[in-house]
Parts: sequence; C-alpha cells; structure tokens
Amino acid sequence: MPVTDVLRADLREDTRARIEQAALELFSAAGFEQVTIEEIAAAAGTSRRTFFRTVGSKADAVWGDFDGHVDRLATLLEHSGDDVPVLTAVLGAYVEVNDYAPEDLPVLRQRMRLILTEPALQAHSQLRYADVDRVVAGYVARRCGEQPTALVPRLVATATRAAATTAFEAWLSGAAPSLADALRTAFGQLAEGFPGLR
Amino acid sequence: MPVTDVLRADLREDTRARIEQAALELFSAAGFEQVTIEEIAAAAGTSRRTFFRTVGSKADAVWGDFDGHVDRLATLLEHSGDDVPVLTAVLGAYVEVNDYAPEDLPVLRQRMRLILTEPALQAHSQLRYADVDRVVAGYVARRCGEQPTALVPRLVATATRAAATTAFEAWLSGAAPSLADALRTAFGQLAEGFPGLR
DNA sequence: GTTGCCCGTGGCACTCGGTGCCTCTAGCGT
DNA sequence: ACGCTAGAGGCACCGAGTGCCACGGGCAAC
Repeated sequence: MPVTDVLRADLREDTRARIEQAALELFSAAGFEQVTIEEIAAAAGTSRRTFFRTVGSKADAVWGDFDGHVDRLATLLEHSGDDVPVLTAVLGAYVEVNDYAPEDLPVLRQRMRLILTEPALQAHSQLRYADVDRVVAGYVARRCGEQPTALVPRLVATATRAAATTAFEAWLSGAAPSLADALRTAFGQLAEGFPGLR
Repeated sequence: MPVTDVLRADLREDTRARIEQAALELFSAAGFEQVTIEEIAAAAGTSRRTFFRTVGSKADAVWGDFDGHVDRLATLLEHSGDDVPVLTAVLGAYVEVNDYAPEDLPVLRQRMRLILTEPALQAHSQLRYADVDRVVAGYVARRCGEQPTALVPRLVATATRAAATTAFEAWLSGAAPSLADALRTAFGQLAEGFPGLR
C-alpha cells in the first residue's frame, strides 16, 4: 500500500469527522427530524452527495464507528478466560468496551441522549444492537456448547443488552455515578433473577 | 352516537382490513422493501392517500391494532392480584395477551416473521415495544413502590420484553411447541438468573 | 325535496431521505 | 505529457410521508 492511500484515507476520515460533528451539534440543538441532510452538509462544508457517501445514512451520522465498537466487544469476549462465569465475562466486556476517556464523555452523553430520546434513532438502534446480540449470543453458545440460535444464548444476549441499555439510561439521567457502576448494578439485578419480585 | 357513525366506522375498518391483508401478503411474497405503497393500495382497491390516512405508515400496516394489544396488557396487569409475584404476574399477562385462537395463528406467524426478519420492521418494532415497556415498568414500579423511571422497573420491563421477543423467535422457528410454552421457558430462565452462567 | 353537514375518499403538489450515474479534479507514477 | 485513481460534486430519479383542496354519498333539519 503506497503512502498516498493512507493520506487519502485520512482525508476521508477528516470529512467524516466534520460531518459527524456538525450533525451531532445540529441534532442536539434542533432535534433529529428538524435537521435536513443539506443543512448538515452545509455546516460541514461539503455536499449532500458526499454526506451519504461517507456516513451512509442520517442515523449513522450519530453512531460513529460502531462496527469497531462491536469488533472490540467480540475480541474482549474471545480473550476472556473460561474460568470466569459467562455473565461476569459479558459484564466485563461491556464495561471495558464502554470505558471512555473523561474528555470523551460529553460527546458520548450527547450521542446517547439522541439515540435514547429521538424516536427515529431509537428505532435505528435496534439494527445496531442486533449486531451486538449476535456477538454475545455466539459467545454464550460457545461457552454453553449450544447453537447460537438456541433460546438461552439468544435470551442472555438480549437480556444483557437490555440491562446495558437501562444502565445507559440511568447514567444519562444522572441516577448513577458512572457508566461502569450502572452496568454492574443492572447486571447484578439480572444475575440474581430480580430477588423480591419472584 | 347515531347509527351512521358505527356504520361509517365499520367502513373505515373494512378498508383498513383490506389494506392490512393486502400488505401482509405482498410483503411476505416479495419482501417489505420491494413493495411500494401504490402496489398495496392497488391490491386493496383503494388509493395511496387512503393508505396513509388509515394505517399511518408502511410499517404500521403489519402491526394491526397493537395499541389495543398494549391496552389489554395494561388491563391484565392492573387486575392481577398483589399476592402473586411480580415476575409471575408479568409472565401471566404476556401469556394471556398472546393467547390467540388457533385459526389466527397463521396470520400471527406471517406478521411476526416479517417483524423479526425485515430490517425496517425490526427497527420500527423498538418504538412499539417502548409502549409495552412503559406499561410494564409502570406496573413494576407500583408493586415495588418505586418511580417508573427507576432502574429496576425499567430493567424488569426491558428484560421481560427481551424474553418475550426471544420466546417469539423460538416459537417461530419451530423450536417451541407453543407460544405460551416458549414464554414460560424464557421467563423461567430469566427469573432464575441464568443458573450455570454465573 | 331541498339544503346543509359530515366524513371517507381521491388527487395533486411538495418535502425529504436515499441511490445511481456521470463528471471534475487533485495527486500520483510512468 | 500521459493515464490512473479516488474523493468530491451535480443531477435526475425513486419512494415514503404530509398538507391542502375537491368530490360525493349518506344523513338530518327545514
């Protein structure tokens, strides 16, 4: 790979970053539905056509590099020891993959606030979470010696992801001191089978 | 209310039924994205404009009267005794609200197959399920003496709904003999905190 | 019966998200 | 100077969804 390819890739990432930043600000200020692609492109100093080419869709402008996120989750699960309980491993992977640097937290808050409150983004999130679920279900299946499509692996995947989402909501609303803390609380409740409610 | 209102309401329900039936068949045959509103309207013997007026959106054509579904779930939870455990009550409500007559099962299968496999419908489902979650979270909060926005009520709502969705998948794939059976299995796993995985 | 009202319906025009196709241009190696 | 490549812009098009207006049939009051 010649040097030029790297430079050009950097250029594309630059425009991507500009677009995502502009989109995040405009969405937060005026609401997701109220902002048009044309306005985002103008704010990012580019064109409508380039917007779609670099970020794919309006919703994707909010998610950033979520595929990399999922890949990291998969790697973490792969490299977790078989001696640690399954639920603990999943919790650990969720905590570590969401261990953001303090300076990144404001942007994360902005992003998650949009995803959790804007209906269109809430709907789109299901598609992204499905990728996460597949990864987790695959891991649970491997640990249990079952098929990834069997009930328990799927259930663990969706239930833990539900716990993670709830933890995000709690963190966002200020009810939890930290994201890791909220995740541990939610997973704890889940793993105990909701004592007192049975 | 004069008799005419009832008759006219019936007329509107007739066109709604025609549209939903045509949409379900076309979607199942050719795929959700491949079918245009115009084609559905033509198959239902009506117009594009009437389609949007009666069913609201393309995705809503698949969901039928889901609001009534949610209302029934709320009523069932309201009338469940306080002596029965919370999770048991939620399971019971889910089982009862999904207790379809045998002749309705084929249509239900068709509907759920679309919702669980078509990406656009999968995304839209999140919005519908959010209504369910609000109802369940409200019930759990009342039983626990907590706020509906607190972590545990929200977590129970999303986790039980995840269990219900997984149960639907299992039923649809033929892995479970009946929907009620799949629901009981999934809720059982959830309430036990996934023994063997901790 | 005629008039006026209500309401389901259809048509039309418009916005906006998303895509395919073509072109331009800047940077590169030969 | 030449061609190649890839990011970028422009343009036309499709389809979902909406606002507005017009038509028509049933119904009630006069």
